Amino acid sequence: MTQPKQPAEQSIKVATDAVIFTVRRGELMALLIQMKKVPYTGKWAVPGGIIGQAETTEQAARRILTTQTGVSDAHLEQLATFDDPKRDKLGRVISVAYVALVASEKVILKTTEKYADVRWWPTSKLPALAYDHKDMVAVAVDRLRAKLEYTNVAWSLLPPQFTLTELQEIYEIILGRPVDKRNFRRRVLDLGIVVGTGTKRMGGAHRPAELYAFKRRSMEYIEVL
Amino acid sequence: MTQPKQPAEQSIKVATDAVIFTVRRGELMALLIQMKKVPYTGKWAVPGGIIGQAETTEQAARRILTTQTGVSDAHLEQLATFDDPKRDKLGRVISVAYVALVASEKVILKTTEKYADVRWWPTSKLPALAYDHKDMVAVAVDRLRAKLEYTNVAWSLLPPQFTLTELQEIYEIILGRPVDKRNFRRRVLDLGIVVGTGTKRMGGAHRPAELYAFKRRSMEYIEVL
DNA sequence: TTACTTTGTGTACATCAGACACAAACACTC
DNA sequence: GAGTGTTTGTGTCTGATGTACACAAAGTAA
Repeated sequence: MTQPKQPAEQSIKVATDAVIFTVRRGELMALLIQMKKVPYTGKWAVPGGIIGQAETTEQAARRILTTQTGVSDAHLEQLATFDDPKRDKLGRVISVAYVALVASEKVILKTTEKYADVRWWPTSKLPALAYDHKDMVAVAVDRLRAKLEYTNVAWSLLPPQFTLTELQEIYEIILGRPVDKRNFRRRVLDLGIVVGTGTKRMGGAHRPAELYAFKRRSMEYIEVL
Repeated sequence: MTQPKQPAEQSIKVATDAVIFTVRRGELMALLIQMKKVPYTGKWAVPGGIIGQAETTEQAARRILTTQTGVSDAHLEQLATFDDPKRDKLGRVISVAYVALVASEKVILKTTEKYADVRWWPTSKLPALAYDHKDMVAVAVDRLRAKLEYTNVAWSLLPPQFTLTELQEIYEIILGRPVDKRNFRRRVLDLGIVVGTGTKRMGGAHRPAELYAFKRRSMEYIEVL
C-alpha cells in the first residue's frame, strides 16, 4: 500500500534504463551511449532517462528503444529496479531497468547531440560503465540466458525468416556453449516452436538451407534446451 | 543512464510493498492490512509505504516485514515494479514490490493504530484489494511457484527442524498438486537439499518421524521438482 | 495384545537427453 | 560437364532420468 509511514517528503527521481541486446558478428552485443554531461563525461552507459510525469516506465523504455534503434516491434520486459542511494552522484535516482532484444538487421542506429557516441559493444568486452550499469548489464545477460532456455524469445533476435543454423548460432553465442545440431533441430521442430516455410535460401557455394519461421512471435514458455 | 530526456520536473513518489507469504492450516496465506485512510477506508491491501530519503527499497521492505510480523530472518526478494500512473488515486506513486516468505511458527502479528486490522488471508479467497494489489499478489504467487520448483526457498517457510512430510506438504499446497512421497524423498535427499538430524519427533499415536534440516538456509538454485 | 495411524522404503517401465557420421545439394573452377 | 569445396539435413543407440506403485515398521491408545 502506499500511504506514508515515514515523514518523507521525497525528492527521489525515477528513471528508466534499457539494456538493448542484439546478436551480430558472432557476438552478443549491448547498445551503449557515450555521455557528455559532467561528471560522467566520456563514460559509457546504458541508454535511459528520467520518466515523464504521465508516462509509465515501460512506455519510456520503448521510447528510448525506438529513439536509439528505430525498432518498434522488439521484445521488451522489465528487468529489475536499481535503487542504491549512491548510484548517481548527482542525487537520488532510482532506475527501473528493462531488457530489449532486437534483430540486428532492423537496427538503424541513431545518435543525438546529447551523446558523444552510440555503438554496439560485445558483452564480453565492455568499457568502463557509469552508475551501476555494469551490474545492470550483468543481470540482464543472466536473465537473457535463462529466458532463452525456457521460452521462445529468440524470435526477437531474428528476422521473420531464418535458417535453423542461424537459430542455432543465436543459442550458441548467448549460452556460450556448443549445441548439437541434430538434437537441436529435433527439439525445436518437435516442440513446434518453428515451422518450415518451404522456401530455400540459395546463394552460397553449398547446399541451400530451408527457411523457417517462428510459429508465434510473442513470448511463450517452453523448455527449449 | 539517468540524465533527463524530458523536461520533467517530477513529483513521483516511490513506495515499497511487501507480499508476505506463509503456509498455515493447509493453505498458502498472504498477510494483508485493512486501511483506515480515505479514500481506501475499509479496503484490504498489501503492507507497504513510502520509502525514506536515504533508504533502499529493500531496507524499507525488511522494515515493513519486521514491523508487521516480528520476523527478521526471512527470505526477501525483489518482485517487480508497478507504475501505472492511475494505480493510486491520490497521486503518482510507483511501487517496488517484494516477496517475503516466513515460517508460520515465528510470526507474531503486530497491528498499529494506522490500520483497522491485520490478518492472514488464504490466497485462494482474497478480499477486494486496493490499488493494483490483486495483480501484485498474483504475480507474487507465480514467482513463488516457480522458485519453489528450482530453488531451495522452502527453507524460509519451515522451522529449523521439520519432517519430510511437512516439507512435502509445503510443496503440495503451493504447487496445488499432489507429489509422490517416495520420489519426493529420494529427490531432496539425493540432491542434498536436506539432511537427517538423527532425532525423531515422537508424540502422535503412530510411528515417529525423523527430523530433517536444510543443508543451507540461503538461496540455492537446484531443480527440485 | 490388538487396533489404529503415519512413517519409511525399492523396483520396473517409460521417457528423455546426449553422443555420433555421412550422403545430398548447390556454386565455382577448370 | 566433371570434379572439388562447403554447408545442409537426417536416424539410431545408449545411458540417465522421471514416474508409477504397495506394504512392512514403529509408535500410541484402548
